[in-house]
Amino acid sequence: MRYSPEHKAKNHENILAMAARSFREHGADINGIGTVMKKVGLTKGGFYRHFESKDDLFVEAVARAFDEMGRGMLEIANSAPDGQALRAIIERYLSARHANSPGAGCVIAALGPELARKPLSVRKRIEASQDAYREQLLPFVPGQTREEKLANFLVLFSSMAGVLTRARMITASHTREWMLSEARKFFIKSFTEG
Amino acid sequence: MRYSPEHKAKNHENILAMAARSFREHGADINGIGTVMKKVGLTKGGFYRHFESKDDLFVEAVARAFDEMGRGMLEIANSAPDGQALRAIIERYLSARHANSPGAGCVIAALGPELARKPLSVRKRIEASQDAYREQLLPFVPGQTREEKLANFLVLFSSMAGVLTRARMITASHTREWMLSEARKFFIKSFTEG
DNA sequence: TGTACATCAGTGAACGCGCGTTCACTGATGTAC
DNA sequence: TGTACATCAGTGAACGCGCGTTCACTGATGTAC
Repeated sequence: MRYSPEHKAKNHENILAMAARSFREHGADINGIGTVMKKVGLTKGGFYRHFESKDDLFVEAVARAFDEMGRGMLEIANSAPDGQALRAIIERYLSARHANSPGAGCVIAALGPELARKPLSVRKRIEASQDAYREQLLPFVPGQTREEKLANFLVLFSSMAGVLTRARMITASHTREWMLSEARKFFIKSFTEG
Repeated sequence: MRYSPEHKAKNHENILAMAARSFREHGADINGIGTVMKKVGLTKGGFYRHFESKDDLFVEAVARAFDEMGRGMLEIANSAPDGQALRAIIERYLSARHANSPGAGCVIAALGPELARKPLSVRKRIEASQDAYREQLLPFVPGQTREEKLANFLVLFSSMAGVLTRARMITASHTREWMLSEARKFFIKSFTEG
């Protein structure tokens, strides 16, 4: 049966949103197209009316995930008291909530090494969405010049991604939360009281 | 043909060493048993005389990789001038050499999110080898009490893992090296001059 | 306004492929007598 | 010491399975006249 253009656009959105979540939850290699399509309520044969290939979906889903993350972080920064934006970002990023919901969280913490292994062409496409993400958050990062801000952004956010990933590996939840709170203290001290 | 016990032990070692490298280079899901066995010079049918399953190999390979890393880092720390051990460790960890050879490098930076997704039973087995790794390096980490040292170890090493992973995603090599050098400065300042 | 045709999102079966795992077999070495 | 047998690391073919992808088909809607 033929469907309206709005119907198609909605399904396209649903597939993308579900893929963005599933990839972060299960990894690019484990998570299959069939699973995503089924969760959206479609059969896997219809996938290719929306995307060229699984790789294509992956790149778009990663871009979408960065976009979601950027929006979320920006909201937190904007609703923080004056001068407390970065502190609020750090606290949210290194929260138990974020550690316990990889599907809705940071792409680097959920898929970093997998992204690093992708061929150059894929990594270049992904870099574009990372740049957009970075530009949204750069105003809240300390630094006199743009280069200083860039360096601080890269070090802070990739370090926090490492901490979050490592925290997710810990089996005892009290140890995980202890580690997160120690890391929050460290990054707040290093990047907001300098 | 029957082989001597030494012959078997040597092949076992070869499989483990090759797996430890291949998993870090390509990820647990992509890298297959057949590929590892072929690289070692055997056929894949013989694999099950050495390991119970692929998961079993994975856990042992991860343990071995942590062991290799621990040995390497310890060597660097011990051959550094007095009081410069941690600085030397940071410089090596965040070196271009390490960034460019994931197969011989840090397990967390290469496989972190994948490890975080493994079932509890697997993560517990892996935690044991991580603990051994940590104990080797703990003497070089600042802190008055053991708890302080533990917190500093977790924050420092997981942060560096995040930086390394992020650096590996960068397509332009000069940007990658710039990021690494900024991170080296930051961690040396934060953990060796305080 | 009514009718004939084209479109195309979605279905469901099929495809080739590589994977982890199994298994009957081989044959040089170790062991028992 | 010599002989018969047991062992078991490694081979190579086969297995079932799930994956990404393809394809003939469906049928409600959009378009042309």
